[in-house]
Amino acid sequence: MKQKVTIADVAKAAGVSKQTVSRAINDKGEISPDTKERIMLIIEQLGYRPSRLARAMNTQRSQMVGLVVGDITNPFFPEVARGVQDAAMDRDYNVLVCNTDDKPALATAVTESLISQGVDGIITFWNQSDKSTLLSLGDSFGPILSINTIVEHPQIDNLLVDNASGATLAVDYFVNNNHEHIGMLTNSINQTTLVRRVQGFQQAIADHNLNPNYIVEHPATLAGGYEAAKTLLNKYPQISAIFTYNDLMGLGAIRACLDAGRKIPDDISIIGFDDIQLSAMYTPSLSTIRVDKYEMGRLAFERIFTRIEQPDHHYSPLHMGVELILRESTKSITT
Amino acid sequence: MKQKVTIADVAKAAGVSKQTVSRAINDKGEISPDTKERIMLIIEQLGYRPSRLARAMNTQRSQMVGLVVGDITNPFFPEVARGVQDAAMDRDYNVLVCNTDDKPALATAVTESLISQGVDGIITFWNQSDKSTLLSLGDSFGPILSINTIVEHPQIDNLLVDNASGATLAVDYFVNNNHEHIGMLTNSINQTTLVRRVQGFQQAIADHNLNPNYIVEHPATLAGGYEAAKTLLNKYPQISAIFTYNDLMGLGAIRACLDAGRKIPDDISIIGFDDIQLSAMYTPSLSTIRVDKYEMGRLAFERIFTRIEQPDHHYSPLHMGVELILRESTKSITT
DNA sequence: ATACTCTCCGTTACCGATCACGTGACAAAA
DNA sequence: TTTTGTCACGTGATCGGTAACGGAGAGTAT
Repeated sequence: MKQKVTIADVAKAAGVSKQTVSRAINDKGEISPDTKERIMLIIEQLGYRPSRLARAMNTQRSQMVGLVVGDITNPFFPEVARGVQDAAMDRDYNVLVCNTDDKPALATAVTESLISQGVDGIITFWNQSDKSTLLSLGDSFGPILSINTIVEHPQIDNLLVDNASGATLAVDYFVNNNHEHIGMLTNSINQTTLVRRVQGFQQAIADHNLNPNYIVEHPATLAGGYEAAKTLLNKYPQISAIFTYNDLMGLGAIRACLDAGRKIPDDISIIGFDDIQLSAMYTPSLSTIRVDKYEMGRLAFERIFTRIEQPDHHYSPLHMGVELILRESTKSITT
Repeated sequence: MKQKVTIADVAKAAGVSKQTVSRAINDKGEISPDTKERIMLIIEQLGYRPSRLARAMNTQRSQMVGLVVGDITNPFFPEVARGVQDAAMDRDYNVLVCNTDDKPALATAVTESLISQGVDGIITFWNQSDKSTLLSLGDSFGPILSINTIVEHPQIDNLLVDNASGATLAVDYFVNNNHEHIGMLTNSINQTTLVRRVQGFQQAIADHNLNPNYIVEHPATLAGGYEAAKTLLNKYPQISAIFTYNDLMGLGAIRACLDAGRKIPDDISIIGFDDIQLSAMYTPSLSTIRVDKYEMGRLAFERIFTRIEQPDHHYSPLHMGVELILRESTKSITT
C-alpha cells in the first residue's frame, strides 16, 4: 500500500510513453485532444500527483521560496508572511518560513539550509550591518531580496521601508502641535532599521532646532518600552511627546505614563511605528507610523518571482511608503 | 558565474568517485579519515552545498513538513508555527506554511500542493467536519497530523486541545464565584473546535442546573465579540458572567460591556479562550483558558517526525491540557 | 602459497520527472 | 511517384544525489 503513483504508472495504464503523459499534464508540445483527455482521466482515477521534486531536478525550479524573518511571533511578521504566501499561491509557489531571532549566525544557517533545500529565491529581513555573507550568497546562489538592508549586488534586490520619512512625520506632527520637548525610545540592539529611524528622528529634531538628547534605549519589547519611558520621564520631566522605535515600545510607554500618573494624550503624546494590530485595539489606542505589511509581503514575492524569471535584468530598489495614523495617544490642537 | 557546484565537481576535484564524496558528507559507509578530511576541505573550498532535492529523489525524504493553518495573522497561529519551526530545525527539517482561511476547498488545495511538493508529513488544523478528504489523503499520502478533528486512520495522528475541560474550568470558576446567569459567545462558523467548546459549556451549565439559553453566535473576531456581547446583554440583562469562544471575542466583549456602562469585573466577569498575547496586555486584561501554543507546535512536529521514521507503529492521540488564567476581567470572592 | 577477511573505494542502476531529438504515419505539393 | 511537411508520440540522456553490489589490495590464518 501507499506506494506512490508515478508518471510511469500512468503511462503504462494509458498505453503511452512517459513523455506523452508529461505533455498532457503540462499542456506542452503536440498532443491530440483525445489522448490528453484519456490520460487526464487515468490520472484522476489513479490519483496521480506529479512530483515537484523530480520536476525540479530537470527544470532547476522547485517552485519554493524561502522567507527569513526575525521571529514569526513578533506581530509585525505574520502579516508580511501572509502577503508573501498569498502572492506565492497565485503563482503556484510554496513558502518556507524560518526564524533568526536576529542572530547573525542563525540567519546564515537557515539561509544556507534554504538554499540546500532548493528554493528558487529568498526573501530575508537582513537586519544586521554585516553584508558580506549576503554578498557571497548572492554570488553562489542567486535571487535574494534583502529587506531593510541595502546590498549592492547584481543578484540581490532591495526593499526599503521609508523609516526616515516615518520619523519625520512623527516629529513634524509633534512640532505642529506645539510640542517642544520630544523624546525617543530606541532599540538597544543595533539594527539597520533602527539606525534609519533614529537618524530620521535626529535629523527632524535638528531641522526644528530642538533638544536632541531625549533618547533612551532598551530592548524593543513591551517591557523594554515600559522601562525606557520610565527612565526618560524621570530624567526629563519636561518631555510632552514620545516617538518610539516600534509599536511594542509605544504600548509599553503608554503603560509607563499612565502608571506615572501622566495622562494620555493630555500630558504626553505618543507615536509608535509599524501599526501592529494590537495598537488599534489598545486602550488608549496608539498613534503610529503605519507600514503596509501585507502589501510589503506581496511586493516582496512579486519582485523575487520576477527576478527568478529574469535573473539578469536590472531592477531598482523597492520603496514602501509610510503613513501617520492618529489615534487616542495623540491630541491635535483644534484649529 | 553562479553555476552550482555538484557532487561530481567535488569528486573530480578530489580525484575520487561521487560515491566517496557522498560517504564523506553523510558519514556513512567505510571511508578513511584522510580521504574524508581531504574531501571536506575541497567541499569547503568549492562552496559545495548538497542538493536536498536530489537526495530526496533517492531517499524519499525531503526533510520538509507542511503546516496548514487557518490564517497566520490570527494571533493564535504564529506561536504554534514557531513551535513547529523550532522543533523542525532541531531535526534539520524545513517547514512550509500555508493558510486556508478555514475554507475547505482551499484546505484541500494547499494540502495537495504540499504533497506534490514532496513534504514528508503534514500538520494541519483541520477545522471542518468533513473527514473524507483527510481520510483519502491518509491512504494516498501518509503521515498527517490532524489538530482539532479526530480522524481514525492508520496513517493519521490526532492532537486535541481539551476544549471541553476548558469550558468546564470557566463555568466552574463562575459558579464558585456566585454567578448564576452565565452566557457564552460562540463562533458562527461551524468548526470542530467550536462544537467541543460549546458542548463543554452546555454540559457544565447543565451539571449546575443553570439556564442554558444565554448563547449568542457571531463571527469569532473582535468586532464579532463586540456585537455578540451587546446582543446578549440587551436580551438578558441579568447576565453577570460571559465565557467566549476565543480571546478575540472576549476582548470585543470587554469593550461592549464598558461601552454599555457595565463595569468589569464588578458588574460582568469575562473569560476567553486561547490566551493570545494581546489578552495579557489589554486594559483590563482578559482572564482566559490558556493553551500552550508553542508547546503544541513542538509536540506536533515531534509526533509527525516520529511517524515519518516509524510509519506503521501505532500512536495514541496527543492531548493538550488547558489552564485557567485569572486576570482583571474576573474577580474572585475573598474567602 | 592459498584462502579468507576486512578496508576502502568504484561502478552501475535508479529515484521521477523533463528536454532534445528521433521516428512513423499520413497528407499535400512537386 | 517522390518529396516535403506536419502531427503525434516515443527514445535516450539528464538533473544530483544515494543504494546495492563488486573488486582491488593489504593483512592474517591455514
